[in-house]
Amino acid sequence: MAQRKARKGQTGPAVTLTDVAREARVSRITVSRVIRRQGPIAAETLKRVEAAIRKIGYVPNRVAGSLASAGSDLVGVILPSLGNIVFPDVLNGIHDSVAPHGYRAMVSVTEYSLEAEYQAVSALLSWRPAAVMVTGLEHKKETIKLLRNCGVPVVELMDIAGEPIDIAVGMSHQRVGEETAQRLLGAGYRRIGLVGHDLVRDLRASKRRESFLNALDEAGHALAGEVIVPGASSVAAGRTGLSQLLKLHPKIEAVYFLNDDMAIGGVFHCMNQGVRLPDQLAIIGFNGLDIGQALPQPLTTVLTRRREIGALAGQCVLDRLSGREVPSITDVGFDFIKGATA
Amino acid sequence: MAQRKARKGQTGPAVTLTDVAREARVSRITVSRVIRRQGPIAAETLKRVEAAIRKIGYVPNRVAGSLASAGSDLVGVILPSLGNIVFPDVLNGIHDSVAPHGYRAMVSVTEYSLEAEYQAVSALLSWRPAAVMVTGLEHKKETIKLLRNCGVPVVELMDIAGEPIDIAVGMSHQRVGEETAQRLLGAGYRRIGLVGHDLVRDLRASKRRESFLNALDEAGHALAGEVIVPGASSVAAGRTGLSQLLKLHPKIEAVYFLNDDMAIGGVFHCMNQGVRLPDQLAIIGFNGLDIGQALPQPLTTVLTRRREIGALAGQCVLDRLSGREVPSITDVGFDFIKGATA
DNA sequence: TTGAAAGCGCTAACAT
DNA sequence: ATGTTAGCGCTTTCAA
Repeated sequence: MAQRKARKGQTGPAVTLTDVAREARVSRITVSRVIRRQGPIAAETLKRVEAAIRKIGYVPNRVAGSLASAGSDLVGVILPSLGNIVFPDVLNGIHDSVAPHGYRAMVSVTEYSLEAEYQAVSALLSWRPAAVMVTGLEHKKETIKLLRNCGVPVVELMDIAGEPIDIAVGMSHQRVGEETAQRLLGAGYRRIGLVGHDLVRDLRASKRRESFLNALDEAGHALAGEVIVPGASSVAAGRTGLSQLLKLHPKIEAVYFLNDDMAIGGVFHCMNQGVRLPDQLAIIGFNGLDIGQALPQPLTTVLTRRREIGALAGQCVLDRLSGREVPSITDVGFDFIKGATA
Repeated sequence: MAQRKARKGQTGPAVTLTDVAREARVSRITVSRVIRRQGPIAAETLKRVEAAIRKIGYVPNRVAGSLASAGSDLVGVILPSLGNIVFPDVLNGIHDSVAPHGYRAMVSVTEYSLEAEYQAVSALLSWRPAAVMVTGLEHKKETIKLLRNCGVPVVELMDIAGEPIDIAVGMSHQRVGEETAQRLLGAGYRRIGLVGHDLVRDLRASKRRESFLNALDEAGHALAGEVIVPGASSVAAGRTGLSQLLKLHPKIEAVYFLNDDMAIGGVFHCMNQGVRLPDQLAIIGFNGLDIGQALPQPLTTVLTRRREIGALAGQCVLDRLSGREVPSITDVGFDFIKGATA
């Protein structure tokens, strides 16, 4: 991991503050002040120092700076996946809110493994970030311990139904499941099926399913059929999922897809088989992806404010770092999109 | 940016190596060796140190470690956008290849601005990363200067048609445009249109367009019509783009969409308007997104190996850091997918 | 197998 | 407005 030497030895010993100071005929601390635009500097000195920096091509060393000042501009973000536009959307929101204030995101991906999450949190904390964001409220005991003791703001993203470690920004997946069931029942559908994916790993999808089933149950109805496709959710998975479901339970009237990727696949299956939506079959999804709304028949689904979750999470961190009070739970809510498929 | 103090002052002064050393009754350097699993350690000592670490909840400080060893495990990755699954795919490939070797990605997003790219590169280099990855071969002069002098491996992602700063991993967008034109002409289409987006910012899309037009030209044909939608590409943009194009030039036989997002929107437009694909109109896209292949009629398009670009970029970095030779250009190529829309 | 001494490059705190 | 001094927490010699 030694990396001082260059590709072809073009780079000599690293250029440091000291070199700039020598070149500009000032002390090192003066250069430091110029770089950080902090404290009073004479216009004349400023010019000399900046010229020196440019002349010798100095790039400040934040590793040293952070060590000296016991602070960094890093915001650690740990996401379950990047294979679905949902989390990039959140990341985008985070980036847009914190980057203007000089913070940068350091991203790790867990592929929905809580063990990988623990590893990522450890590694991240060793960089002494200014804040940490993780996804969801479920973590390993060890992870929670690390996060509780790390001394910086911790945001849990996406979900709010539980006890946050510090700050939670998201929505209640329980309520989504519940209300989705109520919508379908309210619209008169009775023979209702469900297509889902890897529930062991995607814990929030699992919460939606649970509360959906409970709500059906409480209304005196049982699920007419269910297909859980193995692995990650995808359009293709939704297509085959629905195909299987209809084969097993041909009389189903409506299907809840645990997310839009799969729901869109379901819509494609129907197009292909000439199943008319929503007359012959109703489809409802979750997320409100753009593409679902651009379908010939826009998808009926639940709009989640993903970018907003990221942006608010960033704002919470900024507020907390400025000493302001931050609510421990921020519910961004969700909205039903009355599309044309249910 | 001071962050030593905790939310409610629960955290005392940071736990350091020294604390572990005291607890385990060894010297600090011994603890350091245990943490890095480097150098010889007696089994007995190892056990004591690890127990001490766990007991007092020590989290190593890589900021200090990196400063002392002049090396970090950070790989800086600068991407134009996360709003499209293409770049998350690349990032995924990078992550999967470097993470097992202990490197972590530090991501910045530029929204296709070369000035933002310059800022991101500066900020990144100040963290003394082990390697840097940027997107494309076009950069500001200042950015190139920084990257040339930074002394660590630099990978330019996605494009290979040009002079790399150090290492380029990608494909020739020129050839994509050319061959796309040849395909359409070879299939007998003559009245050919194009739907594109923000060409000033997405320079690779612009290259595809240029070479597409050139190839038509060389074959003695002119573009029958073109719509450049403002802003970012999206499914919705492709839908309206095609709608406009057909209004202006109703007799068009085939349309080249500069990427799949827009092409899928085009397909949706046709579904909606009852335009039969590919008889009445042919559509060809670019990227080979999963969703395009899950459409009732799979999209005819060009498969790009995005994940592979990321994975190979990571491998190049690993190789270079181990002192192995690395080719300055790696062409991952591309493949036509013969779908059902052209 | 373990340790002591000497920094890495920067900034906080206190002069001047 | 600028400088001096003393570290930040770790790793790299070199020595035992």
